[in-house]
Amino acid sequence: METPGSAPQPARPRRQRWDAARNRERILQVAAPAFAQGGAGVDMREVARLAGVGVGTLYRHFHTKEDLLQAVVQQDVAAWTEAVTRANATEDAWTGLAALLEATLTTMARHRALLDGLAAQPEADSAAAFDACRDHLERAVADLVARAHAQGTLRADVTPADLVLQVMALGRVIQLTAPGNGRSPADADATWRRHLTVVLDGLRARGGA
Amino acid sequence: METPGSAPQPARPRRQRWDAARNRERILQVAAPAFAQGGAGVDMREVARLAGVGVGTLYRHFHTKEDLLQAVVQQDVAAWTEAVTRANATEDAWTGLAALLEATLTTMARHRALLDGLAAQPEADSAAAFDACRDHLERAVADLVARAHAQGTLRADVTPADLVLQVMALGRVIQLTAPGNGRSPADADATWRRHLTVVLDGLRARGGA
Amino acid sequence: METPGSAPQPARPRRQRWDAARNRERILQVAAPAFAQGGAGVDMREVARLAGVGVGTLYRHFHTKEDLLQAVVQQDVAAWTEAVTRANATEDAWTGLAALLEATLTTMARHRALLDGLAAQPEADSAAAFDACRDHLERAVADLVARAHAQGTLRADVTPADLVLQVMALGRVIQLTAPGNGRSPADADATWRRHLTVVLDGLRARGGA
Amino acid sequence: METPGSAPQPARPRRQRWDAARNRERILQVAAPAFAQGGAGVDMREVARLAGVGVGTLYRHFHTKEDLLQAVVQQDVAAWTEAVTRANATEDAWTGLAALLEATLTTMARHRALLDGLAAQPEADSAAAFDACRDHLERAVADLVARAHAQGTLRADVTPADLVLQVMALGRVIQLTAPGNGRSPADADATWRRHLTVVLDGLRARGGA
DNA sequence: GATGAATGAGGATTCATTCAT
DNA sequence: GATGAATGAATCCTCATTCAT
Repeated sequence: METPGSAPQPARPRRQRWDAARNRERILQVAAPAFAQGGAGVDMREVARLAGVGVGTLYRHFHTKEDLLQAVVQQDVAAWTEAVTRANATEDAWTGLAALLEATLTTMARHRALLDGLAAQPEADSAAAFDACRDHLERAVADLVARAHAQGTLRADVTPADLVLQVMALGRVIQLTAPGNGRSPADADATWRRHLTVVLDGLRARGGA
Repeated sequence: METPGSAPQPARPRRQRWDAARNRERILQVAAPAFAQGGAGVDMREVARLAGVGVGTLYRHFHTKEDLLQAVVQQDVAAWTEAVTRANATEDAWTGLAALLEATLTTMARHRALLDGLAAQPEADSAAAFDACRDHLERAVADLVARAHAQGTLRADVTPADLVLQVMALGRVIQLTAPGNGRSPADADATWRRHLTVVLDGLRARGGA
Repeated sequence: METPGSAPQPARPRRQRWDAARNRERILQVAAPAFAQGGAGVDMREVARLAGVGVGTLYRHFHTKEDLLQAVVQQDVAAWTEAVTRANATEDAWTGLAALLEATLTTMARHRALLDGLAAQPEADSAAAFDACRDHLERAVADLVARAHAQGTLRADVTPADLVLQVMALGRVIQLTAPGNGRSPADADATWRRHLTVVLDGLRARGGA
Repeated sequence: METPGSAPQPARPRRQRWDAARNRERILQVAAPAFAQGGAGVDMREVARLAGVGVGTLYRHFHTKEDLLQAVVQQDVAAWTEAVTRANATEDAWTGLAALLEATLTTMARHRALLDGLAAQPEADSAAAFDACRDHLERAVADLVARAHAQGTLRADVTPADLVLQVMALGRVIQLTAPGNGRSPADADATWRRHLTVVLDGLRARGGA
């Protein structure tokens, strides 16, 4: 029904089978900002509409809303984990750590602070799964923290869990200063970076102290 | 608002007034932790039940759920404002500021991080009202920040808005480490205090800088 | 807003509180024939509409569809239980038994064979509750059956459970011959009574056998 | 059903035909018990899965769910019709009739009482088609009933329609006592046979009456 | 003023059916 | 012809809000 021509066609006619995987991507891509903006209360119909698919398709890919939320979180966790790996490869643990935080927050800012959005309801059904993510992250930064402690660059009383919490706290700053609330993107960016500087300064081991 | 008349009233109207005020208090008292725990999704019926009143009474005092949420926020804002007043009376702005943050967070920890819970949906209908609160708070700390800057104890690039944001960010830490998630109250307390120390250290003007 | 006149008013204005109980009745009354006719698949909205209430009210009285179905069954079970009591008071067990079956089926015919409708899905979630009903009924007729056996009027191999099954089987006849399928009410009535006669004849202990 | 031709065919078209027929059989075979167990509410996807085909294939063979239901009913009607033919060949109409009922119920017990399951919703869209089946069956037993009446072995007031109803009523007994509900297969079998005996006894013309 | 029953729009989820591959 | 992904109407249930008592 379609002669494989050499010219790049308008893409429409050859839809469907290969699109299945594409749809999953599309859904995740729209779901992340949607949940970040509207919270977990966003209508599944709206998510489907944003992704340009029917609700049925949405539910084929994610059995429940909870599943979709989980998947979106996983996405950000993956990003963070990757960043941690990069950080671990850095000689100076403190430099790695600072870069890690910066990279993570940049991602969150771009992704509309998803992790943040989810963490907002620690009592939800997803609590267990979410805790698992947190544990995973904590283990991932444990080495980095240990090295920084050994190198004497990180406050002695800071734990891996603290770092994860700090990221989430800064995520909140990103969320609250999101451009669109009357703030320019540049302002928003400058604000969370300023906060990050403050926090990093606080995290740094004091010479004399 | 009512001059105690000299005539011996039938006692009825007075009593009603008193009950009504009582109910309003009760509702606010139970609503704060309820929203903090369950998010804005808590059922109004549940709030009414917790307060020991009927839904009708709840709605007599707060016309919409939004109104109730606002009132609950106002409560915390009031607490914060009061703390700001005390801080302003302090000679050394930095000391006042540190005490202010500590007091505010203690209140939030006790109130289950209500402000925090609400800030989670900056896109909600309450956005305007919420922004108003923020503005109010920012103005309230403006003097304190100015004095600290003048006294050279606070980082030059920190704005009043930043302080409010920091409080909210730390509120998130409180929320995420809430006792009950498998953490002891003492742990929870220690955690946010540690974070506060870090942040205060970061906020402090560096000698050389 | 309403002067308590002496004349019987059109009933409309003084609705509500006392109506609460009334509504439950109304719902049960319309639900029975609705389920009998349309099976368990009937839309709850339709039931509500038939009862002249909103869905909310329906759900206030019956937490789930399952609950409503149960309640409807209980209704018929109650009718049957009452009939059993009357039958137990009869001197001649056989006469009582015959009257019991006749009375029960008359009720079922009037109620549009509800019990029948429900029994159609023995695998449904309500299985446990339904089995409980059946057990209850079986115990209820046990005495009657024992007496009939002792008086030599009932086939020796017939058990209480058999009687319950027979009623359900005849309920199916009632259902299949329901007036409206092109049959007159008189026809429908005559048909199940004919079947009852046949069955009673079959249940009667044969002189020689 | 297919004479092996002498010419060396391309094998393709033939094969397809065979597969198609095979699929139709498979679908009917799994659909019958599926509907009997789960009622008409069974998911088409589930039927397809049980048959080991895709939904598309299912829909190629049966345009709508209704069609599939009809086809399943036809299957049982065919079985019954065949049994009627055998019964008609019997000299003594009563013997034939008794054998007919027994054979029919045995089939139903084996097929998980499909007819029964379907008859449960006489108001469904399939009403017309179902009535047609019933008419067909009634005509089929009409001769047998007439002969039995003439031979004085069947109650005078029993009609062909009554026999069909009795079969369905007994089908209900089979369904309600289905093994698996905590009953052994032997028990289930014994129960419906006991009921059949009772009914046959009731159907038999009384000598004196 | 207080109460809680009633309301119904709205949201999550299922499932018959279509259609590109 | 077979497949199974996509679709969206339909269904159960929740919950903010109103209003008769």
